[in-house]
Amino acid sequence: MKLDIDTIGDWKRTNDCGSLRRDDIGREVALLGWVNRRRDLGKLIFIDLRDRSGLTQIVFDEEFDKVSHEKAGILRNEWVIAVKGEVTARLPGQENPDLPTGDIEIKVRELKILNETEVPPFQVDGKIDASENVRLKYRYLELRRPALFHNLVMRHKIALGIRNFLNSEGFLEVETPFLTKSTPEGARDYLVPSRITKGSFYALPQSPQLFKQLLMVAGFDRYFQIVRCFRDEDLRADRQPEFTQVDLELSFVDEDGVMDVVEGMMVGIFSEILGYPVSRPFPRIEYGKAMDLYGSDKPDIRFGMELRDVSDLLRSSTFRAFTKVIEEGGVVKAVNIRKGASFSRKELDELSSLVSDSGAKGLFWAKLRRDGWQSPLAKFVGPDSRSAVEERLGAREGDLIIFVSGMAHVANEALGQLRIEIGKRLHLVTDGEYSFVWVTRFPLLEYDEDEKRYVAVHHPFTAPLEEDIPLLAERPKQVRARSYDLVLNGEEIGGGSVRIHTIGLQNQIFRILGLGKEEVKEKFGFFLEALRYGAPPHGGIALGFDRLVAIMVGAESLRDVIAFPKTQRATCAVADAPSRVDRDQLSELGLSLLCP
RNA sequence: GGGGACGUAGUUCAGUUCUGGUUAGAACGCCGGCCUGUCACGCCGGAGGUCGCGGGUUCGAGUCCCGUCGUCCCCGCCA
Repeated sequence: MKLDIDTIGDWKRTNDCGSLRRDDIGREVALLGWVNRRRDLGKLIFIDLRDRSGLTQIVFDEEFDKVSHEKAGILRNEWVIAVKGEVTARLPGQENPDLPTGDIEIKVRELKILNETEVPPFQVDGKIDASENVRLKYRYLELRRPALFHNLVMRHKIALGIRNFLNSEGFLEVETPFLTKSTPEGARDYLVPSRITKGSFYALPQSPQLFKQLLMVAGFDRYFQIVRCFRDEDLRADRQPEFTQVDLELSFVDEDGVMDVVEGMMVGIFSEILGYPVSRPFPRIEYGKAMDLYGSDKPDIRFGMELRDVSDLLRSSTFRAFTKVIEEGGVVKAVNIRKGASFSRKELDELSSLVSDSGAKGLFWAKLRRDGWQSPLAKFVGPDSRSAVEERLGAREGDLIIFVSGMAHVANEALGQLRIEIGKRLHLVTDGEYSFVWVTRFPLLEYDEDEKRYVAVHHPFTAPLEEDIPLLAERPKQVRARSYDLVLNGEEIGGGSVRIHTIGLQNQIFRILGLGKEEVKEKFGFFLEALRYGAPPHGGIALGFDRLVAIMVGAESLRDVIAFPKTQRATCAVADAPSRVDRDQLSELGLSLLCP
């Protein structure tokens, strides 16, 4: 039988492929979709017909309708077809309990073939998975698969939940420019050349930060936007060059006002979409304490294993690697791993190299045996000190204590990474558990050794803690910010702050950041001017929407929650962007290329 | 910018080091045939390869060496 492509004519779909049930038996229906799989038994042909809602088995029976049966013989996977027929009960014992539609099947009276297909580069309904570059190039085929489709449905529902919640709280969604101004500070900008003003460039926004603050000056009071942002930096599994933020800003609020809204929003969508009860208020931990206890500014608090400073207990040991560090102003920090005494030498070596990767000198360990410490440290640390260490860490027989010495920030970070790695290895967290925490009062500034100047930890519009303002001039490093990050399961999913709303303080910060008067005027003049016209106190936050969705659906990579994501080299595998452009197109923009 | 893993049929992989050597295999998919209750249908037969690309060593390279491109993970970077 040769292939003729039919026209759809006046056929109308009566049902989707996922919804017919036993109750529908006897109905005449018209279904349209893709051939998911065919099972040709000769005089009987079964097809699983697929659309985004699911599968329905359709049957071509020579005795029932000879014409459609003959035509069905040439069908292949992924062809697009339309069938008319009757919903019938499957023969007793032939039901498929794995399908929601498994009690019924469609006896086909008439078949239309609407499209054929090339042999797909990978099997859409395949057990064998193709490599990611193939799947990314043919993304429209991968999107036919239920797993990825489900993620995007969830993404839609979460966005909708957020919009509904914020709307009910009196927020207005306002769009802000994509073609805007390059500003110093922060990530590398994506630039867009201007045709009309040759030699000048727009920048795509890293976030709508300044515009949303202008909306506060404009009296909008409560603004939000689910908005694309662009940062030209290297990618990671949790980082895309264009990504989506849930961006909020509120007037006449302090930290609590912002956190309140965000907590309400999270409780709402987690309950509505996952049926998961998140309790409020979320715990808050100051940055300094987070580093101290968890060695991270995004602590995963789903498990304990807190870090403890044991410097005072080991000061009098005879172990030079410890005493020397302590004398030089460093610390010895330790963490207890419950039942860790069974770790092999190889595992300990792996952990040790992990620690040295994060810049710390080395790792020392002590296994708590029935007869005392089994440890390279045993002979250097007296019995009193040993039991004091055990007590501080709550360690008991069968446990493993890990020590790292060094300057506080180095030791903290090293042990913090170790803590996460061990948490993974020992499966200390269960799937489907969600734990929020606010990390507050980050340092306002940090010193950049490369640039030889202070840079903003959050951004230059973040307000310092009022009580720390007097320190700005003399000890800027010690000034804490009115900032807060939202952390979910050890991942940063948002960050915000109360902003500076007076011009004097804003200028002072720019001065400390080493930005010259002219530069400030040129880059931020429009914003500073706005601050002169009655800017209200305000604050806000930006949440990483892709990351939030990824965590909620359990995706490993942001690529799994974005319809058409970028590859690690920031290319679009589908469209093959970026690409070269004509010389004419360049000259129209007043551009020429340095590299051929 | 740096470190690492991978690249062989349409797809996923084996073969690659120790040890270079006949016609590069398997599964799924694809093509043809048979089959009236399948649902990962079954059975019979068949086609399909620039071993990422370029160079080198060698009588001989999928295999060894150098370079390069691509995909992914990590560090730097990401206010």
